[in-house]
Amino acid sequence: MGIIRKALTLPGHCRSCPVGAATAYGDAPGIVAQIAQLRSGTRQFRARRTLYREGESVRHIYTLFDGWAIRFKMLPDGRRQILTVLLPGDAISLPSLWAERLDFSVQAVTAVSLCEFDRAAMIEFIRSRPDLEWRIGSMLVREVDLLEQRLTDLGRRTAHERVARLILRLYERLTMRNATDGLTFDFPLRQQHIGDVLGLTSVHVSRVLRQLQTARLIDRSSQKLTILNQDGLKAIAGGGDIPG
Amino acid sequence: MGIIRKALTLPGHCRSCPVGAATAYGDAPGIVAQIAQLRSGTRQFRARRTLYREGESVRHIYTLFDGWAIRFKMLPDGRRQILTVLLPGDAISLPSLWAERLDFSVQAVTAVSLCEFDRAAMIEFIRSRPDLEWRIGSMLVREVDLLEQRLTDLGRRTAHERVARLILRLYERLTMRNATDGLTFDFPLRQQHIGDVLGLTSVHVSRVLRQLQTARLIDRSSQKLTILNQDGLKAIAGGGDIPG
DNA sequence: CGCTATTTTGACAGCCGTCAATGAACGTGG
DNA sequence: CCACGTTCATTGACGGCTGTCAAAATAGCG
Repeated sequence: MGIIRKALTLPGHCRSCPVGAATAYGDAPGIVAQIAQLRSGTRQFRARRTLYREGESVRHIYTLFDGWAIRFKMLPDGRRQILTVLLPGDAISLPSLWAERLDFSVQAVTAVSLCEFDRAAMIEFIRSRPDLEWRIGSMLVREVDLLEQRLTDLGRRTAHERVARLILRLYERLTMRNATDGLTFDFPLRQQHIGDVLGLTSVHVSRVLRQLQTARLIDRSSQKLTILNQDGLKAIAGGGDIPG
Repeated sequence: MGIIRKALTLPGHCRSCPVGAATAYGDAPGIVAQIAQLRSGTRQFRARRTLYREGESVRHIYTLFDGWAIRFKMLPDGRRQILTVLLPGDAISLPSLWAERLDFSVQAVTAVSLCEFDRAAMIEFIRSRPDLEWRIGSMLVREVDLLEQRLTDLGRRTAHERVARLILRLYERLTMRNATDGLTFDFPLRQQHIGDVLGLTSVHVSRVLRQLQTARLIDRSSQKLTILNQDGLKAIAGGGDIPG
C-alpha cells in the first residue's frame, strides 16, 4: 500500500527538494539556486523535543522539511494554545525576518528534519529582491487570513464544528503536498494537541472524535485518519470556508 | 473637562494630519508629501453603517481618520466574530494591497471619517519604495502577533480574563493616540460588540462587566469608561502580555 | 416626548471542564 | 522477543461557566 509519509532523506541540493513547491520562496527562475547557497545546514530532532523557546534569540531561519511540529504559546499557569500545526514545506517562522525574538515556542510532534538558513543572509537576499519581498508580504497576508478564520472558529463555533474543520483543513493541506492516500492520511496529533489547537480539553476531544467515529464520518487507526463521509463531515463543519 | 474625542475636521493636507503618527506609513522624510498626493478623497458614514461587505471588489484603500469601526466575519447562520476594533489612525485593510476581495466586512461603530487612497496608485507607490515595502511587512508581522494573542485569549482564557484584557488593550491603544483623559476614555462599544470580539454573548458580557463594576475595578457612564483599579484589573487579566 | 436600541435580571439548560480510574498503546532496554 | 514503564485514550460522575429565552427597566435618539 502506498507509503504516505516516510522519513525523507535530506537532498544535497535544494533543486531536488521534494517539498520545494510548498515552500515560501516560489519558483521564479534562478531563485532556487540562490536559496540553496543560503542553506547553512540541516537539523534533526526527535518527537516531543522543543525546537525553539519563546523569547530566545533567533540566529537561523528554519524550514520544516519532514515531520510535523507545533507553534504555540504558554500561559504562566500552564495553559497552552497551539497557533499552527506545521507540515513539511512550511516556513517555521516568517516573522523572524523582522523580529529577533519571537512570542511563541515550537515543538516537534513527530521526529522532524529542518533546513537551516542564516538569518542575516536571508534578510539581505530577500531585501535585494523586491519581487520576493512582495511575495513574502502576500504570504503574511494569507497567514493573517487563516488566523482570522481560526479566531472565528474559537470564538463562535462549537466543539463538533471545530474538530470537523480541523480534520478537513489538514486533509486539504496534506492533499496539496501529495501526502494523502485517497481519503486516508498520517495523523500524528495526540488528542491533547487537538485540544490545544481548538481551545478544548483532551477529554472533550476524545468524546467528539468518538462520536464522529460512531457516526461513521471518520476512522482512526494507528496514527492514520480516514475520512469516511466527506459530505457528512462538511455538514458538521458548518458553513464558511475551510481554508487550506 | 478635557474633550477626549470630538468629531475632527479632516485636514486639507496629510502634513497636518493629527493621527498621522499612528498611521501605516511612518515618518520617513518626504513620505508624507507623497502620500498626500495619493489621497483621492474622504468619506463619512453614520454609526452602524456597513463600510465594506465581504467579497466586494476593493477599489480604494481607506484609513480610519475619526471614530470607531469593526472588522468582522459573519457565519451563514448569523453568528458574528469581530476580528479587530479599528481606532483612528488604523489602516482599515492592509491585505487589500495584495487581494482585490477581502474575507471580512467592516462596519462603523460611531460616526466615522475615512481617508481614501487609490488602490492601484498606492500599490505602485509602495512597490517603488523597498524600505516602505519592508515596513509594511513589519506591520503585517505585528498584526499576526496580535491575532495570535487574541487566538490564545479565545482558546484558553475565561470570560473575566478576556473582558479585562480587552479593556486594558483598548486603554493602551488609546493612550498611544493621546485619546485618554487619565484613566478615563471614550468607550462606544455596545455589549454585543464586546461579546462578538471575545466570543461571548452580550448577556454574559453584561454579567462580567457588572461584577467588575461592583468590585470597583472599572466605572462606566455615558459612553465612557474609567479604570478605577488598574492593578486589580491586571490581576484579573491574568499573566501574559497585554498587546497594545 | 415617544420610540427604538440597549442593558439588566432571573430561571433554566447544556456544553464543556475537572477529577479520577481504567486500560490500551507505545517505546525502550534486557 | 518479552518485560516494563510511560504516554495516551477512554469512561463516568459531577460541577460550573456560559448560553438561551424572556421580560422588564433604562438609556439614547429623533
